[in-house]
Amino acid sequence: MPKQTSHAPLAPSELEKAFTPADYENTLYKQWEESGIFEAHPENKGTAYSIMFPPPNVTGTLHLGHALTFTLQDILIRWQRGKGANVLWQPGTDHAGIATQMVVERALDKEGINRKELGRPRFIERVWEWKNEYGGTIIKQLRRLGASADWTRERFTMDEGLSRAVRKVFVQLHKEGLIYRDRRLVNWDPVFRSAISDLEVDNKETKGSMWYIRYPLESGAHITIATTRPETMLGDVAVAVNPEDERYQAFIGQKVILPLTGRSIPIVADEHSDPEKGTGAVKITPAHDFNDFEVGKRHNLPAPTILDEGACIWLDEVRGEFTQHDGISDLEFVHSLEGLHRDEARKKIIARLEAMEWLEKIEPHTLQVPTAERGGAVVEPRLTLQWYCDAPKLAQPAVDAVKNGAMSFEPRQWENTFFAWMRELQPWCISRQLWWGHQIPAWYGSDGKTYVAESAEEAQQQAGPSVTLTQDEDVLDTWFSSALWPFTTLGWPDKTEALEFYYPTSTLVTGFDIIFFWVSRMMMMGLHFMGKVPFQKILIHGLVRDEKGQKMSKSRGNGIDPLDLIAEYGADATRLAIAAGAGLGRDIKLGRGKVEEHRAFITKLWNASRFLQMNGVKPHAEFNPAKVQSTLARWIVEEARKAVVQADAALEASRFDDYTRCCYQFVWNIFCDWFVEFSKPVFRSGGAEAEELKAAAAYVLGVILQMMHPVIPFVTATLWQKLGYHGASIVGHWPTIPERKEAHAAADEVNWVVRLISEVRTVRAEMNVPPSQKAPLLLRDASTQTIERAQSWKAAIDQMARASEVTVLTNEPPKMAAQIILDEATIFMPLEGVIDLEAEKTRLNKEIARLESEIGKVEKKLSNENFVARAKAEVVQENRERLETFQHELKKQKTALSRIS
RNA sequence: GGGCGCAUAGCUCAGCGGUAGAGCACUACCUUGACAUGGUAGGGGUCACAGGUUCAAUCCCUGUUGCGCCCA
Repeated sequence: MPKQTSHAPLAPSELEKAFTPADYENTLYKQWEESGIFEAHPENKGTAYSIMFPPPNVTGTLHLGHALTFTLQDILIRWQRGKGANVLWQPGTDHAGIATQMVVERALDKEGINRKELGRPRFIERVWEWKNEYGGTIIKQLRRLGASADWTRERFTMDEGLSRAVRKVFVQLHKEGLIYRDRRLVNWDPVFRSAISDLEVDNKETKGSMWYIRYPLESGAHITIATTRPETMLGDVAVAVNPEDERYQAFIGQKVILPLTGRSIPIVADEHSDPEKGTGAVKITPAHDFNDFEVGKRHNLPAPTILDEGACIWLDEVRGEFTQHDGISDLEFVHSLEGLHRDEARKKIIARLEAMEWLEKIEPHTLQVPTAERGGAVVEPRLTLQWYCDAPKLAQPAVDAVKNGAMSFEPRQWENTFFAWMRELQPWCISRQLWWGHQIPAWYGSDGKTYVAESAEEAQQQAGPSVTLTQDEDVLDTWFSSALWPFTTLGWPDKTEALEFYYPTSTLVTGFDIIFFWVSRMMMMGLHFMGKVPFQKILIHGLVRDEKGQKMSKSRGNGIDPLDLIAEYGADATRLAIAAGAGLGRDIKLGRGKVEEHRAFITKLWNASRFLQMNGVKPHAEFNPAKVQSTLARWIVEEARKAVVQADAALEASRFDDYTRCCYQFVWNIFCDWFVEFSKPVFRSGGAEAEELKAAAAYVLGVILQMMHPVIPFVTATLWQKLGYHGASIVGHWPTIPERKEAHAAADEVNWVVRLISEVRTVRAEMNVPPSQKAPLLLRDASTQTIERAQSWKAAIDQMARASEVTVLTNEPPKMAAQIILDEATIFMPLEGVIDLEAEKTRLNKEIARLESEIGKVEKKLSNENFVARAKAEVVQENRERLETFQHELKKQKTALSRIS
């Protein structure tokens, strides 16, 4: 039942001179929302169609990327709702661990409060306060875009329900051995002082140096190593050379005395060392480099850490090995480094090595520096104890589901990228050293054991009353809860009607940049916990770029705020411009100009509607498109039917550009340019035909409004209400029009009139005949049908082709006339005093030349025996017909030319 | 280095084995009683390059070049 609404639909009323979106958008949206028309009702059954919001970051504000993805989703949702599907568009936001914590910490900074001093519980309270006050920004902004989501179902990844689901998932995966704790090398962000996943690291090409350092051997000789990170030498555990490298055969197994610390480390043979690179000898620091970590494992080497959480020198794990060697070590210097940031320490170490003459040379070198995607800090690999999820194991069913077609990517190419990535999956580090997020449901007991449970009580029960428990301080990666989004938002782990009905969801719409972060993880979790894929189709769209094709970014300052576009041009124009550019997987170049262009379309639609309304066009509930009599009405109904079929097919194929284009062309180039113009004389003459035509016009305009409502909801709804269409709301209608056999004859006739008018216009324009000067059209050699057509369309031809009369030529053709060849007929247009016979000759000669050239091409083709023998019969036939048509017209043109020569 | 994508009118992009299109921009004309955010007409393209397949290639295949993205 619709709810009571304080925003009644607009009464049928006269359209203003122009459409001002701002006058209607908010009211309409409130009307929709309050009427409950966006709400999902799983209990009503039927055909389910559901889309999950890719949950925007709760700290976010609307940008054009959002505008793109949510416009496309809204189009699909409104279209399916119109087609009668039982629709759910599930909205919500995610809690964005690091981003949100940063925002709140920054706010605290301004108050002079430090997070640590405030304490965890109070800090989390502050985050919630912030979230409640500012966190809904993007959700409000999406309403301005027109997004027709079911807001009553809005969810947040930190909701009680979703949090419960997260704990349950964690406990179950832990039980199944798919979540475990491990001490591994992890990507560490020294600014946030947290682990991050390998996906959150960008390797940035950076100009740096290669330092060549001499490492003395116990035997007295030395070996020169090359390194890009000299400061890590404090934690070196070996020097590696390639086993095949002849230069170093004698060195293998010997010991090196490390400059500065005097620690003694072996030289080992390992494939990792590339003889072509540097000196072919590399230092091995397992705790601070992923490759070195592997080398260390192969040779059973220790892995001492020499940098703390903030990437400052920390000596506790190596101090015990410091040894005094004159001229090699300098322990006092090494101790002075403690607590220095790694960059500072590097400078000092280089200076000291140089002074002690262990530095051989420095070469400029370009290297890949791992950088944190968020914040931009240089990532420091660190050996820490973290929680991991066995992603490689969970990935297999997801890969299979894509391979067997249970899920498919659109465009298809993304499947290759997806497979490649899934093959190289690493264990997923899911713990983060933050406060904002789902705290890991693991408790450490005073008995030294770990208890994983859904609540503290349960953990205590497991441990027994004598054990004191402390919960793991870390929180889970935000993507962990996002991975559960398709089913937790529907109420899982409870068995809800919505979950039962809407899962698996129909389509996921998102950008390629989060296929791995989010899409693949939803697949893994969905398949594991629901036993079914989370969505059937994955629609990958491109990026929004500026009009020059540059990525929009804050630093470039080339971004456009979609809210500005909406304010200036309206939500409809913004959406239309976006949809028009959304080819399959293609990036969209968007600027104000594009939006302005599409606003012109909306104005056109408005004005055509206004004209029809002024002429007494209004909806007739009893109008039956299958029974229209007049040629014009039959024709436009058929054209509308074709447009709807095309629009529907385009949306079915996720071709938003085609959908927009076919609507645009039908409305402007057929409905406005021809139908409305043809209607004018009929309306003026009145009578039964005019009445039928008005009803047909109202019907087709209604079809247009419904067909375009998914992309331009506001103007279509405004027109729908103001023009008095039956039913309170346009939401939830998609047109279907019956096909009729008579339509062909109507189309032939109208097309003939269109061609005639176009030809006359062209000739008049070429002759520079002013529109004010009318000219008669005299038909010669015309068939009865042509004469009949000319007579019945006389009024339209008079007006649109500026004809003073349309008659059959019975006597001699006038000399001073332009001649138009249209099928069998020649139409004389006497232009006494205006016609330039030379210009007319030129025009006819041009036509003759064009026809001769076409004839030449077709004849060449048809005289090719291979073509006639091998080409498809209908192609050959088609060409024969074309030849005949060309030849016929050529003859006519030549006759025309001879008349004035 | 590996993978993917793109290259069509001045610009933004459709098309895709047989006859090359749209919108914008441009030129000329038009204030005709819905609309100048408009109307009418027009100019403009060896469909990146080189081979190949085919009766026929902008379209399919191979290679080259240029641009973009992802991974190492």
